[in-house]
Amino acid sequence: MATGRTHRPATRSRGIPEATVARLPLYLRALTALSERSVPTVSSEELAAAAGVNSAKLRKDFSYLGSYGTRGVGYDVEYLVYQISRELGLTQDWPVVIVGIGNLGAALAGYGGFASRGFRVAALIDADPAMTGKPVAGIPVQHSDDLEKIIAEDGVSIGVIATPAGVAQAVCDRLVAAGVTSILNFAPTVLSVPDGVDVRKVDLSIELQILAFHEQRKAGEEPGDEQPAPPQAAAPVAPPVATRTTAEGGRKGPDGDVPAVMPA
Amino acid sequence: MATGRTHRPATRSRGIPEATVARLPLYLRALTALSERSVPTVSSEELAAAAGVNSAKLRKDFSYLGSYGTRGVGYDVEYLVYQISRELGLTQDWPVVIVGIGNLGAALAGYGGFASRGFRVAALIDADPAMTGKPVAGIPVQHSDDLEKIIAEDGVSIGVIATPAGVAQAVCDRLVAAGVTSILNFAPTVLSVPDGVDVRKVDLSIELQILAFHEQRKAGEEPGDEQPAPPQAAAPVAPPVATRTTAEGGRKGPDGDVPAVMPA
DNA sequence: TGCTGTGAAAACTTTCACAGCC
DNA sequence: GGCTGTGAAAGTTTTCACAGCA
Repeated sequence: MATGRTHRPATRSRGIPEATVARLPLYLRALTALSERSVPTVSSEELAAAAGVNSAKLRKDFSYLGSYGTRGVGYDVEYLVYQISRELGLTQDWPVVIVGIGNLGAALAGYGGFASRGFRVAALIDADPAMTGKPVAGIPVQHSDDLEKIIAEDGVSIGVIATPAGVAQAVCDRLVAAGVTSILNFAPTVLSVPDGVDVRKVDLSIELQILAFHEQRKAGEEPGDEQPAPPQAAAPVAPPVATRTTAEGGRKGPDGDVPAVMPA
Repeated sequence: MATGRTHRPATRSRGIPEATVARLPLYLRALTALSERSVPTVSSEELAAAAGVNSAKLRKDFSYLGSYGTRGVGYDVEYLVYQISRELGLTQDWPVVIVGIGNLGAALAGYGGFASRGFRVAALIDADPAMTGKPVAGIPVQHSDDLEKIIAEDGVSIGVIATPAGVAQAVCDRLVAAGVTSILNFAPTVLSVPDGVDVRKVDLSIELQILAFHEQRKAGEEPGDEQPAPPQAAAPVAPPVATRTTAEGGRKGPDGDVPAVMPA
């Protein structure tokens, strides 16, 4: 598509595929490493190797951003770092709140990749009064009673949920009500949010299960056990699962993740 | 992204699409919850809502596993739990080693989702002698000198890397040399492994960057319709049940709405 | 009647391969 | 010669829509 007339990568031809967006951070990381080593230019082949993708894909991805390379030479590292950062919105500073300061929350708070990439931990929040005031990664934990105030004052629009699954939806509701419009959820539960709010999910056990699937394939090349358990007697349809049949979300590229409605 | 070089044109393989495999854990979790509530059967619509996907996709996914439902009725919860578990290889016990017991490693060690789903933390390993012997989540940390021995003795084939990026590749190499064939990498670096070894990556900063991308888009559009910054401080904690629908990326509407990317 | 299972269409993503510029 | 940028082909995933069975 985008037939002819592509003379202005300007800042207007949006329409970057989701799969490409998901890889931009990868390229950015590889480029940052090159930049630190003062490498001036890099070819699609080299950069692709550093990012762990193939070069054709990388070139195609970059073509959605514009023509930032030089034929016969490659890409200017600094320039590309800037362009991708801008595309990702990392030239501005994003205040982030982390809710739930257990081991995971603490790990996130101390994660270097945060600060170094346009994100700033605006606050650590926990419901346990015993945690209040305690510094974690150099930042004092605040009590969840103040959540709304903190979000409003700092203009936070991104929230990270690292609480137990049981309270994740409640925390999510409060975050959203307070104005957060992007949520990164580490709790193993499906969050339901209003339209316009973005949720991304990271689930450790899901990743492991996917690995187990492949691992099983490797080990059992021979379909030793195939016969599953016996069927079941049809049971009478049971207690309606309080469905809110309406929605169904869907999007996402690489690995699935999609929010939805939960039965109450 | 899974790196499974799983091409098997050979003997009657069931060839389940990767996208489907990635969703099976989601279904399994939703089904487990239903099972705990003793719900006997569930329809594709209900289960899809609970898992956060749409029902057509769910039915298609299940069709790759076989015909486990009953027309006019739905799916038997217990039976499906068993089938999916078997498909994912969770009917067997997978010993896992976690290398790098910082906050993240500790969080993983204590993560309930592990134990409850066919995984067993066989060992926690750290290079710091001061950590050796110290119990984390009830399991004593072992020194990395013993890594090979531990892997061999327990027949570990899945390893989790939660070390700093700088040593991740070295740890990976040792794991692979010792016999591990599946790796879950939390270090923000690209690991290179020999053919036949699977690597999955979880990177917090990448997820955040993707959120920032969409967040930036939201802020930049606004033809006039969108909930303006809800400056309503102190919002009632009352669950906004009413307007809640399925979450979604900033774009995409209810049903067959035109997806695509919003003209920024 | 209600809901699964599934071909077929549509949408999206990756890969190929080569024209075009340095 | 070397390498980018990109149409077009190939492959994958999602969605539609309905036949068919309990």
